[in-house]
Amino acid sequence: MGISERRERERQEMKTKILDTATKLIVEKGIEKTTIRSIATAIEYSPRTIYLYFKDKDEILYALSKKGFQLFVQQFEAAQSSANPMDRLRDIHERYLRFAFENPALYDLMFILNDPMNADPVKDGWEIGLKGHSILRSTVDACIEEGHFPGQDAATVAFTLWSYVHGMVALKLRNRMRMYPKEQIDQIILDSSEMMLGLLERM
Amino acid sequence: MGISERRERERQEMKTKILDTATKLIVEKGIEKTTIRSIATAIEYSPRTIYLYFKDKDEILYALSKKGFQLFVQQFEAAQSSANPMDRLRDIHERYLRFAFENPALYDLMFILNDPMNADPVKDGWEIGLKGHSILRSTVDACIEEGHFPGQDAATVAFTLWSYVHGMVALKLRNRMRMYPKEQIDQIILDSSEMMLGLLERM
DNA sequence: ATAGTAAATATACAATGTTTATTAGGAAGT
DNA sequence: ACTTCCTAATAAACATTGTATATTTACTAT
Repeated sequence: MGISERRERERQEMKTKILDTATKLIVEKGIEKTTIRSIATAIEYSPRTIYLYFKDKDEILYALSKKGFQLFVQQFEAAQSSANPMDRLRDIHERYLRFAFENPALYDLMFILNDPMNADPVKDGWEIGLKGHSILRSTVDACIEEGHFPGQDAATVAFTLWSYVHGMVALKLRNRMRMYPKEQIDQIILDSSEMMLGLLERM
Repeated sequence: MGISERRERERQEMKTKILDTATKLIVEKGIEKTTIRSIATAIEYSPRTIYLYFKDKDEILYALSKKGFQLFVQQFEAAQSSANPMDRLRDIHERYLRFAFENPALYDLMFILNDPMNADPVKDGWEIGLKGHSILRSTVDACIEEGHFPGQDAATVAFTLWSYVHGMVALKLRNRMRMYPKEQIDQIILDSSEMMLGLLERM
């Protein structure tokens, strides 16, 4: 039965096309200005057609967020080269910041926006989201095995570092660092990162 | 001329009424579901009337955020009792968390949402927002004078601590801590805070 | 009492997410 | 080959929202 296969293929192609177009629009004009209609116009279909492939807008955003997590995790997996776990932690930290600032719209979807998880609530619930965390977690584990963070729980250390770096990213992305001169912001983030990582290294 | 005075008074009363009602609705049903129309209905006026008192919805949100900062700063000013600056820093940290979790909608407006600062962009630009930061900053200064944070810049320390606590708040408020069991989340935040503050104390 | 001004409203518009009802074209059954 | 059925797609419409235009109402000053 080649027909239903072709249909399924076409269906997947359409979904991909919608998601790719949505990604492009979001990067270009932001999430709020990326409407169902604008996606429809871009792919030259009627707005209603979008709904034949995605339940609602949230489902599209959720799919994009998932793609974001794939890219995100890829970055981290590339950070596993060094033999020294503390260096790997540093690498993860830097890659996290780079990912966030190079893909602000994706980061927004993944970590800042009110989560569009209503769609697809628990099912396939968050493995990919978990994976990023588990990479961080196991790197912290490795550090502890080498004698770092004495007396600390790995989960606590991992969460502390994550909160910290997310905080910097979120404050910058949401323009809440107005008290610092614009041209100094990146340097402040670097200085702070240096302080934090140094602190952890010397623990 | 009592008449124009009375008018001005009535005008202020109306603005207050609108803001109070908006606050109530936001706390009850969230920011998104608090519409101009719902505010109008609640105060028993037509929607258009709101616009006679506020330029647009952003101006209302901005006003609410400003009120939030007043409350916020009040909390911090109450944290200046202890003679030991490191204890004051601890106190600020705790009060920050308490403020955020007791006033999630306000915190959202103040620190997470895309800022509604389009209204009233720089004029009266952010003194009140700055004030919270300056309290933190001067507490860090006092710590440094007592020999804490050797070799560190006060601005860097203040920003690091702020990013960290904001990160925790933002991750929890936006439901991004799904990898932790719900009932453990508060404890994780406490443990992490203990680790972070202990780390800073022992620097 | 009349004219003018300020407050409030009814109505309407545009953008957006989404739904209902309809059409067109290919697939399947006889 | 003809008919039936289904699926993809659409047009049109609806509801909600922020906001603007035009009008009415009520108070103030002359």
